[in-house]
Amino acid sequence: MECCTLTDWSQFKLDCEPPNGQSVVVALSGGIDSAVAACLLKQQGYAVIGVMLKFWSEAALDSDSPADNRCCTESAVDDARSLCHALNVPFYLINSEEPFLEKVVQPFVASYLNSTTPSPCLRCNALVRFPKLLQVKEALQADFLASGHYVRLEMHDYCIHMLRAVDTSKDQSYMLYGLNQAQLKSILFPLGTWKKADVRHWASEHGVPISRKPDSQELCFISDGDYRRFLQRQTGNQTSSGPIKHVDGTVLGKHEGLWNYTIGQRRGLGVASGEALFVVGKYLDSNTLVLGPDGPSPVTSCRLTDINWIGGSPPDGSEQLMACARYHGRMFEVSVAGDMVQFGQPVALVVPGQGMVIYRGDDCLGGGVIAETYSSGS
RNA sequence: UGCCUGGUCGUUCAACGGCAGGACAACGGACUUUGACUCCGUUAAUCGUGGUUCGAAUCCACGCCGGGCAA
Repeated sequence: MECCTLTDWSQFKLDCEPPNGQSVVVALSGGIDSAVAACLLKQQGYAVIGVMLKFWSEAALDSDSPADNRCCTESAVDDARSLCHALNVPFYLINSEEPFLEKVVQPFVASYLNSTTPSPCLRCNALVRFPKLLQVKEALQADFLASGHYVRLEMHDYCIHMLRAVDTSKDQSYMLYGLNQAQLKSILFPLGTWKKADVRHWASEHGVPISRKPDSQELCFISDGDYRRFLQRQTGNQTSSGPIKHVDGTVLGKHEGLWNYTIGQRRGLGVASGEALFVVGKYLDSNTLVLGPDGPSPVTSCRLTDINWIGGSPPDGSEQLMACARYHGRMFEVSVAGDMVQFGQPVALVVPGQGMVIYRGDDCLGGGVIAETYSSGS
């Protein structure tokens, strides 16, 4: 896909002075959202500084076909740099490979080997991306940090609330539940009140170059986008095959390592039995994968770790709240007491290692990582 | 190897002597800043050889293979 010419960008030269001389570091990804965020802020009069983080990613497996599934590809960097050039603002590319490797990639591998299913993007946002960006913002002595994430911030009762985006289909509060007051007080999310379609429209109206970076992304640090093969490479191609069993006890086949599967998974199992089968259990001690026709038993409560409450304090245990256990997943009723979350109804596909985010209406209160799940009774 | 029974996509189950169809798997796509779930699409089969018939997966004979019963 070709970029359009950058000459159209002269219209972004601003007549007005930045209000109060405020400056903002804008996190750029090379995509359309962060580009529009930067343009809007510049238009509003901020002194914009473009920053892009370079995360660790696996070396391309095949030099003939460079991986295009990564978030910091050279073309994405080029797009971000071109944008800054056209806006006539500085651009910094910040190396963050080390912390990303340590805090996202290595735990990702460890999690799978430990039979849980990690959420690398949640860890990245909470432990690498935003801390690093804020560090850069401090170093550059900027007033604010901004990103193109689709969430809204509102202040009441001396507390910053993170609200779901107006465009709920693009809402990204789930991914940002790990942020706190100290961080949020200097962060701007200009797109929280925008609809994605309007962002696209605005971008084309104003001649923002069409991004070469696809809107959607899989695991950004894996060359071929296949996490199973990535784990094979990381673990030295060791296989630890074991039996695949039906819940009724029948042996259905053989697996090549439990990390190839996640609870609730249906496709890619390689066994045919005339009916659809789902992963209902992974047993490390016997190295056994168990499948069943009805999927894993629904969960009625769970325990969280790595909890963050955006407002600083946990919600009242008696309050009826909503929760989400998957990015853009269905919301369900819960109540929260300490690190325990009790569901109003049994919920399928709540999996250890994944994030659970708690909401009061549109207000994202925070959340945690699912450590253990319980079915009714226990 | 004297009796009975069965052999259809990779697997499994259908099809009155009249266009071989479904389910599951596999593959592709949509969706998606995590793994999944979900949705859409594609590929793919009558054990072999003869015979009866306008027409055979279907009926007949023989063979091959798999089950079962049987001193």
